[in-house]
Amino acid sequence: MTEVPYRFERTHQAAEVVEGWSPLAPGEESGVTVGVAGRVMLSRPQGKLAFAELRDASSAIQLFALAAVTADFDEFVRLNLGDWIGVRGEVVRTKRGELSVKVTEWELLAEARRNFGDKWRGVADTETRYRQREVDLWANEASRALLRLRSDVVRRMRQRLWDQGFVEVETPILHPIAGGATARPFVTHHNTFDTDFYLRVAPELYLKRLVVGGFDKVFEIGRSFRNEGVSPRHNPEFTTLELYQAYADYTDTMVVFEELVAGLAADLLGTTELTYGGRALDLTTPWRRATMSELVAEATGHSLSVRSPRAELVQVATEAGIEVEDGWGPGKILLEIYEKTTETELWGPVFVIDYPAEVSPLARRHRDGPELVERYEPVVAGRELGNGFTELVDPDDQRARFEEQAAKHAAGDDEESGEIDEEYLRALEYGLPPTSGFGLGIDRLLMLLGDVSNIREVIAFPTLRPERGER
RNA sequence: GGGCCGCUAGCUCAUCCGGUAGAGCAGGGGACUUUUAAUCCCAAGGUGCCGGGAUCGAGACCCGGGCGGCCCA
Repeated sequence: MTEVPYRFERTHQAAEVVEGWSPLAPGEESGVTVGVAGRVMLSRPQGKLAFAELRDASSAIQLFALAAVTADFDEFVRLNLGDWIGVRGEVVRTKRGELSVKVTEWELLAEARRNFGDKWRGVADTETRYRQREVDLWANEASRALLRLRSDVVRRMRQRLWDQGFVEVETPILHPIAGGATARPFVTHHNTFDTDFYLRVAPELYLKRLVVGGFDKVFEIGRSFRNEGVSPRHNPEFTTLELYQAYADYTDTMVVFEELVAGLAADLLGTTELTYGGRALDLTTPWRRATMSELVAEATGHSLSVRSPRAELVQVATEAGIEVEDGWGPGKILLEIYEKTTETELWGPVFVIDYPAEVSPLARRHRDGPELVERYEPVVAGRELGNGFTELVDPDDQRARFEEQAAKHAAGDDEESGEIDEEYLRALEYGLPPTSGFGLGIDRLLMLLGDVSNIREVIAFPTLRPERGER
């Protein structure tokens, strides 16, 4: 085994050298010695001198080695692409004008026993890129940029919310009942309690219990898990922001939502006028608000609502290619029509508002009528970016909604929870003040800001079917 | 779950109508005192994703399977 050092005294990142000595003229020597470290990405040995490109997390810098001044010159020339080295030397600019570190001493920090792909074309195979992200990141700048963008988005999101007086909290991921969203959960087992837990499908219910507990502006950024199919827009584990604000209704949190998203775009891209997939996307606030019924009418020409005759709803649904099931009420049918005919065509941004109560068990009934709820989904580029509502605060109505879900579960709908969350109902009985909240899909947001069409691009290690053995 | 596409050297890709696989880069050896994907010379490198079938002969055709991508559900 090659013996490598335990540490290296780095004095500068590559970017600091590039910025710090930009005025240096061709052929000029700075007289300053620096220590830099990173991976050797290119090598151009040329007899008694050699050039190499050293890349670190910040940037890249050329190394210039001379047999006359560089220690262990013969070994330096034999370095392989991908090897990590630490270098000490003077900052100079070569005759041909390339800013360089003229290597006097260097150490091998880690040997690359596998190579990092074609030095010009990188790694193109998508499977390799997702399975071996460590290789992809060295080979492809675009992949590095997306993960940096992710870090920046989350950092600035937190800062904006802290600045608005929201308290960041963490709630359980192991749930005795999978609540807060309609989705199939992952199941796991606790040995000493000898009981099953579900990985959370949403943090919603615990966050609202914190509002009951007196935290009137809270948010959580974290992972949720849904045991469902994967697609370019769905990863089984995904990251959301969920936020709740007391004394507010859905009109208030829509403003919080759009200002947050537009603000992040302005912070990180310098503009709210984006291009996504080659098409203009203007996130400038305020975003349009339109009811589901209005939008379905625009898309299909059919004026429908949850009060439309069932026969009419069924007819339109059938024409759209939807197989209507017996258990579906008018709200479910309308939602299916909306999702099939309207949502994917919406470029937005638009807040789709006023959903059927039937498909929204945690939202408060609309002040204009009980068959609707005060709920919104912000839709951008044909996809939901989140989901928010005026929260249901009445424990009796909440119990009735849970019982409806349980009835559907008993009738065979395994996406619905079959259990009544008594803990949550008990919390509501202590009194949840008027509250509104939303969830925002951070992976989806990253897709928009990063202009990529596959969610896996914005996740460091997306979920893949496990490999069998070493390749 | 269905349809289509892909899987060939470490990486990126070729291989025509079925005749036993080739290039660039990387890796190895050599030359070279200002390169910019350096250049030049030499040698080496293959479970053609896996399994089966038809054929004198398959990387290629047929069937089954695996993994991935896109579209649909």
